[in-house]
Order: sequence, then C-alpha cells, then structure tokens
Amino acid sequence: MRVPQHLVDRRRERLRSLIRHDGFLPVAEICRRLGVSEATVRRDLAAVEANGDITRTYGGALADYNSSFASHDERSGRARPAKARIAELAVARMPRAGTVFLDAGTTLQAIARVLAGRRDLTRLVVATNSLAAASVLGGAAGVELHVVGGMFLNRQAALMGGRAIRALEDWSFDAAFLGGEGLSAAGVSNSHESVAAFQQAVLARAARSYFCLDASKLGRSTPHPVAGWDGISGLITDATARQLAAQGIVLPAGQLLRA
Amino acid sequence: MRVPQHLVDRRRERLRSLIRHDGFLPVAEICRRLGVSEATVRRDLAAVEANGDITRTYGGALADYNSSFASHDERSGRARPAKARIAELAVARMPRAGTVFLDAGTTLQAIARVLAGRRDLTRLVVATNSLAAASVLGGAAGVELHVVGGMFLNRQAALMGGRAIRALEDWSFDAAFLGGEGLSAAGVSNSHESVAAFQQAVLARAARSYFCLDASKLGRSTPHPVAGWDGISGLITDATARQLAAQGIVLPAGQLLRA
DNA sequence: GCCTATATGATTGAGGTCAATCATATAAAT
DNA sequence: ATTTATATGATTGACCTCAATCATATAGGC
Repeated sequence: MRVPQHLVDRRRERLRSLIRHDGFLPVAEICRRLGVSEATVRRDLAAVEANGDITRTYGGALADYNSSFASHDERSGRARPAKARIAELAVARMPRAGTVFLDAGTTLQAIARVLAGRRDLTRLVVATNSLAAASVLGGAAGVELHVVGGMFLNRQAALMGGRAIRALEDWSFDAAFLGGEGLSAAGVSNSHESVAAFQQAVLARAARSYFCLDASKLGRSTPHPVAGWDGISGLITDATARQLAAQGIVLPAGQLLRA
Repeated sequence: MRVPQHLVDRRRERLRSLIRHDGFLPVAEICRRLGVSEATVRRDLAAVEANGDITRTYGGALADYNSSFASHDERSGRARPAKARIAELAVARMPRAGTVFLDAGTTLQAIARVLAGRRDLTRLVVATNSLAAASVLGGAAGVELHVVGGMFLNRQAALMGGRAIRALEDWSFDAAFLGGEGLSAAGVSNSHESVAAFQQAVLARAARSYFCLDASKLGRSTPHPVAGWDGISGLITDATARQLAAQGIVLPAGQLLRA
C-alpha cells in the first residue's frame, strides 16, 4: 500500500497545479483526476495547504490567488504569506491620487486585492492588463479602473501583444508595479518574449517602476530579460539581502524594499 | 417579512461584489456579513449565479473569473432559458474563421459560453469589451481572443469610453454581436450614453451586425438610441413577430431571427 | 384600503463532507 | 534480511450543507 516518496511529491505537485489551473476543485473531482481515495486527497490537501499556495474549503480547495479568505490565518497571528506582505509594501508606495499600472501575475493580484481594500483613495487611476486584477478592482472605492486592451494569453490570463503595446502609447504612469518569473544578477526576466516586450513598454512610460517578486523566483533565470537593476526604482520582495547577495544581486539601500 | 425590491437588489449586488472581492466566501460567512438567514443567502446565490457572475460550490460561492467550472448548469437538462436559445442562433451565424465582435451583457455572455463549447472553430478571432465574455472564452479551442481596452464600467462589467472607441480603429469585423437595454419601433437603445457611443463605433466597423435581445427588453425605451432597423443586419430574439408588431416593430423576413 | 404576490426565516429529511481510527502492504532504514 | 516507518483505503460517527415545504408578514398592484 505504501508508495515511493517521489511519487507522492509528484502527485502533490500535480494537485497544486490542478487547483491553480482551475481556480477551484471539489474533492470528488480531485479523486477522479488523481485516481486516489478521498482520504488521500484530504491528506494531500492538508500538506499542500501548509505550503501556502492553496486554501481548503468545505468540499474542495481553491487557489490562493482567488481568495483573500487566506486572511483568516492573518488574524490567527501566524506568519502571513510572503505575497501578502509584498502586497502591503507595494500599496504603501502608491499615491492616493495619480496614475499607476498593475501587471499580471499572482503577486500583482495580491496587490490588487490589498488596493481594493484601501478606503483612503481619492482619485487613483489604475491601468492593468490583467483580467484577474481588473475583476478584483472593479468597483473599488476611489479607483478609476482601465484595462489595457490586447490579445489574451491563456497562460498568464493577461493581455499582451502588439495591440497592447500600442495601447500603452495613450498612457504615462506615475508608478508601475510589475511581476516577473526570474530574478538574477542580470535583473528581472520572463519566460515569454511578448511578456518581456510588454513590460519594457510599460517601463518606458512610467516615472517610477517597482518589480514585485517573492523569494521563490530567486536564482531562476528565464530566457527573456526585461530590465537590469539600474533601470528600475525598486525591488519589492520577501527575500533577504543576504539571499539576494548569494545570487549576485546587490542593490543600494532604498532600491531594495523588504517585505 | 417581505422587504422592498430595491433593497433585495441592493443586497444581491452587495453579495456579488463581496464574492468578487474575496474570491470565495462560505455561506455562513455571507450570512454574517449580510445579516440574513441561510435560506435567503442560498436564494440570493441562486439568483446571482443565474446572472453568470459567480459559481456556487458546496458550502459557498466563488467569483467566476478564474474557474472553468461554470458549465455545470448547462448540463442540467431543464428547459433552457431564452438566452441560451438566442445564443445558439447567434453562434450559428458566426463564421468558423474570421473576425467577430462580442458586446457586453448577459445575453452576450451566454453567446460566449456557447461559442466556447464549439469544437469546430478553426481560426476565429474574437474581440470583446466584456470581461465576463473574455473569462469564458479564454483558452477556448480555435479562438484567438482579444480584449478591447478602455475604462471599466462597474455596472456593465465592461470597457467603455474614449479609449475603447479609439482602440476600435485598429479593427474591422466580419460580424458584430451586440446587446441592448431597450427595443422599440425606433430601434435599439441603451440607458448610458457611453455604451451607445461605443456600440455605434462597433457598428461602423462591422460588415454585418446582429442585435441579440430577449423579449424582456420589448417596449422598453431607454434614452440613448444606438441604431435604427435599417442600419443592422438582423435582430436575434425570442420574441415573436406578433409581439414585435405590437410594439410597432416590423422587420422584413431575414432580418428577424427567432430563437 | 383591499387583495395578491412574494420575500423571509424556521423546520425537516436526505445526502454530502470530514477527521479519526484501523488494518495492511510496502518503501526506507538498519 | 529484518525491522521500522509510513502511505494508503475502508469504515465509522459526527457534523455540515442543501433543497423543499410551510407559515407569516408585508410590499406592490388594483
């Protein structure tokens, strides 16, 4: 009945990605897809949930980016997940009135959620190419929300491509908040060229720019560079200066904003 | 025990935004926040879910924007509502390859859902200003999805305004499928000027154009006219020719497509 | 003002979900 | 090779969720 550890790990990784892909899955459906019993699914869910990427609900589990319900463990004093702390730091850097850009990605979604909860905004214009961020911010108090049009990329659930870049010509931002997939000595990089090109177009139109990446991106180098460290205003991350230095990333004080 | 209709509507609107904000909420939590019984919450959930913005799960409800889980209610073999029949008629009018535009609104959302289920599309380019339609169509087979950027209007969950109209200059459509709020002898009308202006811009760039409205819009005349009957290719509706004639709407055969 | 339609909360029975416990098979440890 | 640790599935009982039904109060139409 016992199964090798590496198969267990693989199954749990698969579970994690299934949930993140679908947003929500009921336990019965997970059983069917994974071909294991409910008991095992529940145990797996407990294990993956402890890693902080998903949240269990009665009857299933959902990806964390879908829910600020994760906030219930914020109250219960435990260490809040890295993304939430990054999000608060990013929102603190936003003006109460002005124009900002929000990129796509789970970290940016966390930022959108925190931003939607702010009650002191007066006239903040937010532009985004992320449908998820738009959903969260739609109707938020004090926010005028714009979506930058473009071609829908399924993987990122975001709008990209030539039309998106052209749409940016309409804009200039007081501050841009961007995500990324790789974080190395050379700077921030992404795995898709169209994403990198779009982000560069955003950078060109932003007075200030912040990259928001959690520590899991550290050391990963993806093929399409976006920007070097001298081109950006700040890196918002939960990684320590020591961890960053180990990867050859040394930033002047003020440019590194630790969550 | 009975409560005024506008309060019910407001509570349901609040429910919708609560769920969209938090991504997921358990029923018990909704009860607490709305201060009503579980029975009422379940009824509200059923009502809001029918509008297509959220998905119920066992024990709660989650925002639709990420879940491909919304299709379960199509399976249930009940008599399909008028919108679904309108949707199938509209989708039948779409080319398998080409460029089409989808407007915002619940009827168009139904169309998007049917379109996403089609498996015979080869290279259909779909442009929309509706975030809901985009969510549904994201990743659909054979569809290249584009979102027309613009300012987000909370009421319609769609993108409008000058930027949206300017973004249309990039496009020309083989066919456009549009919604509307009023249906009278004069033609189709809407309650918001920016919506009407945007739709007119779409019409100007579409070789063919179809308005898709269910019978509930019959006789309602809203202040901002969009188009007269001579300017459009067809009206797709579940209303009978007799019902239409009673409102002074007489269309030549071929222009009236009855669902 | 009267009547009807309906929004609500309570109740109930059916069915779903969960954590705990246990037996078992087998991967790791020695 | 033997022993130990653990991953699994089945079972059980407690708890939860849900839809249906009903009584009731009141909004909305006449």
